[in-house]
Amino acid sequence: MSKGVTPQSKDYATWYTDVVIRAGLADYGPVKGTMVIKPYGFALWENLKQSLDTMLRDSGHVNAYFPLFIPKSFLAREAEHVEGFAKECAVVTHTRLMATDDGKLVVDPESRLEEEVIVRPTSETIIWSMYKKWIQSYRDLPLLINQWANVVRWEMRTRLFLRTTEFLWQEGHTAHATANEAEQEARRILDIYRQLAEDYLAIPVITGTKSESEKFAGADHTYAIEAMMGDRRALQAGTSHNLGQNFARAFQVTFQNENNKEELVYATSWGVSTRLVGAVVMAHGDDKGLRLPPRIAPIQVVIIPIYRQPEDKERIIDYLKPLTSGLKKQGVRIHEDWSDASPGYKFNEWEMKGVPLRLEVGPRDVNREQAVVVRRDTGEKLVLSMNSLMEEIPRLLDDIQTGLFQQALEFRNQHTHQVTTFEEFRNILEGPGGFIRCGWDGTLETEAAIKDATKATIRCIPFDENPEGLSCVFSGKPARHEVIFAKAY
RNA sequence: CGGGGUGUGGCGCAGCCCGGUUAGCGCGCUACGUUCGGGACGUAGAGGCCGAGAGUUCAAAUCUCUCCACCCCGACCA
Repeated sequence: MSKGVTPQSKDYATWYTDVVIRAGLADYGPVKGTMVIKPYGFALWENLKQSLDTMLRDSGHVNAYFPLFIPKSFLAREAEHVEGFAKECAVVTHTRLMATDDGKLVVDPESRLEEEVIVRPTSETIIWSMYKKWIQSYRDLPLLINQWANVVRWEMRTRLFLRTTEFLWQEGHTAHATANEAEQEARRILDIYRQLAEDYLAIPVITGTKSESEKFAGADHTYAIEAMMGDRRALQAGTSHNLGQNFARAFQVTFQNENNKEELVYATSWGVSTRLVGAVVMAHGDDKGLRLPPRIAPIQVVIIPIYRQPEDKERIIDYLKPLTSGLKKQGVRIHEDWSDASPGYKFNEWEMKGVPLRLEVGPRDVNREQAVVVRRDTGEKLVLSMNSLMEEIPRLLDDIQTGLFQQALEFRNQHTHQVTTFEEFRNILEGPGGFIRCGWDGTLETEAAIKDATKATIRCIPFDENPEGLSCVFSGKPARHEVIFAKAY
């Protein structure tokens, strides 16, 4: 195994895979398109998950769990929905295997299911089949349920965390008495996602509406947060859908309103997935590996002891005791690496894993009552007195958190271009790449033509759009919207 | 699902063209010793039905056929 990873500048896709593997986030599973999330990667996911879960609880949502298996017929109830997911559904047709005479395992043809079941690609259908039972009156609304689950979408091409056959996510499914309330909910959730991305993952995002062709199958409107990765491509990092009455109609979910009139329920659904782990890798990583935002880093501070003699080791152990216990009390996630690899090896290894702060403590530091502190985000090396560390470390962690966000924001701003001609549009995509902000006439034809010509898609119609006076970058007609175009993951 | 590529100790590869003793190298791994402030070194070890199946041959990692798997690049998707 080579020492470093493929540089970003040489091959970004390979860099990404190298980092994910080398940092110990994940490994390939035996079935095509599957992956194992390793402890370090899972810890990252769990931190992220907990941050979001708290925000969702604080906004009145409760967690529940719905089955993995869904009757095949459910998917067909909503026309757009079935079209969107049918071609990537795993289907269970049999319930057992049997051994043949020559000792092989085959599907037992006797066990064929009379009604085949699908493995959920998303849970709208099964959840709305249940909501039908649970909702009768406006007093039952709103119903605000979230679930943490795995889903399966049989993808042709997969990439660790970004697109895998099975992935973990959170899917919220809410039911409301009015259209307006559902709309508010979809927007409120999007804002929670924005906070998650910006405040925890340190990834600046653009919030906006998806175009008709990019929206969720079965939704009236889809809102999304879009982030820029290190190769200037866009990644959809979270979506929130206003489903209108589509699923209520499909599953006949009605309620009696305050005027005793029967009415269809209004719905939303929304989700973020383990894809966010990939987003963190690509938004912040460099040629040395990951750079993790402190708020979600499994380990925030790693201590590398440096010693020659056994008595030095003993001194360092004693020296570190008050520091680590003090920091742990403050909630700092700290790890001492006493493994017998060389210090240089450890430096590189923990940089690969993206730990925000490294403390080097050797005999010299013990003598001078100090420690060498190195920031992962800037590489800056500081010598700090031991008694200042208790305050300095949390301060540095905060600084790194905002620093990573600022860097990502500057990077995005630097690679976001306002253009008026298709010539410029092309040049940017064929050259440096990035986000393109421009006018769009609002037609499917224009969107498709641009995609054919450049592979760029409309990432979203940003909430802060201002189409006034703009003309469409492609057709030259008056712009209906100002949109963000980019090549996307 | 189309195009390309690769399957050889845990990982990365060489060997294959032109069949022939015991299948080799680097990294990693184990033990011991010396090391330790930016990927340490020495010594001694362990680890392989060469992706699967069939065929050709006195003889197959090597030649032929079939299958399988995975990776990359395109069309579709969180």
